[in-house]
Amino acid sequence: MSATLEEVAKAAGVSVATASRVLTQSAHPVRAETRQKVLRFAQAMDYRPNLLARSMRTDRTHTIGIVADNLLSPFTPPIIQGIQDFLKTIDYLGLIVNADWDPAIEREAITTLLSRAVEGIIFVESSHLAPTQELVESQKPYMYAHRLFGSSVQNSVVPDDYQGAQLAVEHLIRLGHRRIAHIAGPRGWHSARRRVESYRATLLQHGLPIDPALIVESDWMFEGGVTAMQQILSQPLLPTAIFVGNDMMALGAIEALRTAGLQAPKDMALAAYDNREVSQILHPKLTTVSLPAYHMGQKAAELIWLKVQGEVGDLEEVKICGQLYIRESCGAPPALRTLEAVDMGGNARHRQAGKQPQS
Amino acid sequence: MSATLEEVAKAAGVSVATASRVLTQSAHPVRAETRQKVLRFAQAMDYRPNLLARSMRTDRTHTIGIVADNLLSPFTPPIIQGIQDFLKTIDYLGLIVNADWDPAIEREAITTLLSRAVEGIIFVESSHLAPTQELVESQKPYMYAHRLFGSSVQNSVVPDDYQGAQLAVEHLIRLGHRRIAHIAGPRGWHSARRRVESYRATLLQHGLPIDPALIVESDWMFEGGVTAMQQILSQPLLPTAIFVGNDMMALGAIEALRTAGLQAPKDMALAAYDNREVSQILHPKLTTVSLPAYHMGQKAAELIWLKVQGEVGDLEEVKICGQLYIRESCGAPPALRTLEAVDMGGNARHRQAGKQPQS
DNA sequence: TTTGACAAGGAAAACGTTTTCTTGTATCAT
DNA sequence: ATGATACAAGAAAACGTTTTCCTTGTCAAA
Repeated sequence: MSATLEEVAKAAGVSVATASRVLTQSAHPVRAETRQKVLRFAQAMDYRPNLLARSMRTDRTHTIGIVADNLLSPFTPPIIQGIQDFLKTIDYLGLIVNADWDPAIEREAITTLLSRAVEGIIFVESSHLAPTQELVESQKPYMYAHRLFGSSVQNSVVPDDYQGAQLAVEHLIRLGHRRIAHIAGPRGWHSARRRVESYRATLLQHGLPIDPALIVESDWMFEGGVTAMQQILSQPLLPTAIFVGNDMMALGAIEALRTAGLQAPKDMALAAYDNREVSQILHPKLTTVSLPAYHMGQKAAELIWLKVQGEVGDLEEVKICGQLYIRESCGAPPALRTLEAVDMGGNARHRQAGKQPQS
Repeated sequence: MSATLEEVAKAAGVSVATASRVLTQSAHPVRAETRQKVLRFAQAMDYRPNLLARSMRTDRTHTIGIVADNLLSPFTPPIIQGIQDFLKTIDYLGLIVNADWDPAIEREAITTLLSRAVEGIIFVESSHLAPTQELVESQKPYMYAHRLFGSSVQNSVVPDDYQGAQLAVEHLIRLGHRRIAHIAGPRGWHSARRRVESYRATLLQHGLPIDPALIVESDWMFEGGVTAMQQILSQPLLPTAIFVGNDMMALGAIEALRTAGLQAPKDMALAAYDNREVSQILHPKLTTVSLPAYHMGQKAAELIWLKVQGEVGDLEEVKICGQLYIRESCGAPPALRTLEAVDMGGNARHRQAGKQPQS
């Protein structure tokens, strides 16, 4: 629709070659006078380069492919947003295609992106373990943002689950807790394993014992959190705090506490992981370590940009640590509380609290 | 990387013209024999058409632009997912660019998309009121998916707030409630106004009186829901049910009930709107009308597809109605409950319930 | 003077398709 | 036999750039 380069060149009385040179700021010398002339006409005629034509000639599309299983997963949108925001700074666009958790569709997605001549591909929360043959043959760079399964892998950006969990557990310890439980995610998940490891290590590091009865594995879900907490509440000696592997299970845990007549943080301090939106809304607002989805996206984009420019080859796994957001779900243990509090509640009452229904 | 059309043609011993014709399934006649030959070589040589070259020639990019303010908004991802899923069925891709709630950036986004030669643009939850001059000059079709402000507008797909609210309110009436409150969204929002209107009309339609003291305007947020509910609880004669304008405020309302020593649905039935993910998780699970984000996206994509094909011009506003998801937050009013229940609780106790702290 | 280097710009190739135009050949009704 | 028609395929233009390769002119160094 807008003027073509040839038209601009003709109007300015120069060849398309020179017109192109000034408009692309080529290194080829052009007299200042002619440059001005071209610029003037280009502006006046509202010239916009035809990106398709340019791409065909230069073999650069200024486009990065993004394959994501589904935009409905909770962390996928923020990761993609991070990617997009970085790409914008370098005048690139992301082209998103879904894989729907299906390896066959994912292969197809790669084909689609490659045929659109993307300059690289970022896999968001992909569950596959290796790039397809087609992708490696294409020689194009790729990155994984938030790889979920498998162990450490090249070219991926992942959360620093180890350090994140440590943040949470140390916060509980700092508050004075000595008996701290843990509800873990499914052991098939990389993140779940790292968080448990970190929980154990941090306890040990502070000279605290590890009670296997206080570690229960669950499924990341609300209901799973409920039953896990019920299991913990059946212990003869209750913990005073708990580190829950994610926010959803933490919400379930709180629910279980409530139906058992207990409250967080009064009766049990609770720290979680993920910093989902709900954790900032419901009462008690969750003290939780963020899963830095947005930053992971940004980082993945930044790294693939380096690769696209050929400034770097395969990369080791990059870990990004979240922050601890301290909100309402943690408090000091009862013993310490009585020392600092003016009034004293009947805290001892809960030490053996069974499943008594809410009054 | 993969073979070019010329190479395939040469290998098959035909001209590029015929090769192109068989590969694009052109209407131009080709002998079955030569067709087979070309097909064989194309497959053997792993031919993939260069989409850029094709687009340049045909002026069709098989790409629809999507401008969305931010992927972090709750409904944007499902809308986009709906768009993408439809586009996939017609072998199109969506190119997403963010506008960050800034009209200037949105204009820029349109420019970007147009220079990428998208065949149409879908605005997702855009807050602007009219397409830019550049867009109308481009003659390209556009659609709005979930337009938030302003009144009815051409070429937009919006939720059917009126009918949706009716679904919720009639559900409450059907359960036997006669005194039903409403917490509304900010009156600046189209949806908020439509839901209130519908609430009123539905009440009237069933011969129920409208008590202005039972309608309180809030801000869509959790905290707003808390204070709105507190205001309602200060009424001398409490309602037995409430229709809350969205899930977030409903959660707040439940919280307010709880701190007042009341429970939903036992003491007050509660129906909401949006069907956000949390509404299916927390207890009581919300009975709520869905905001059909995904379907709206699908519909918008379907309509722009019609426009791209030139089969249709400007369209009147299209409304999509959500469903009522009946879960746990509604029950019959106390009066009716005593009739059907075997045991009778002290329901009368709550009729004048003030703000007594939880025992 | 000659030579060479360099500035400035134009002509044309190239990117990989699709499509128009043209040509040749077989088929068919006259 | 002859013109008309349809079929099959090739040559080449076109899409809008960028970039290579040339050409010309100018100026400084030899």
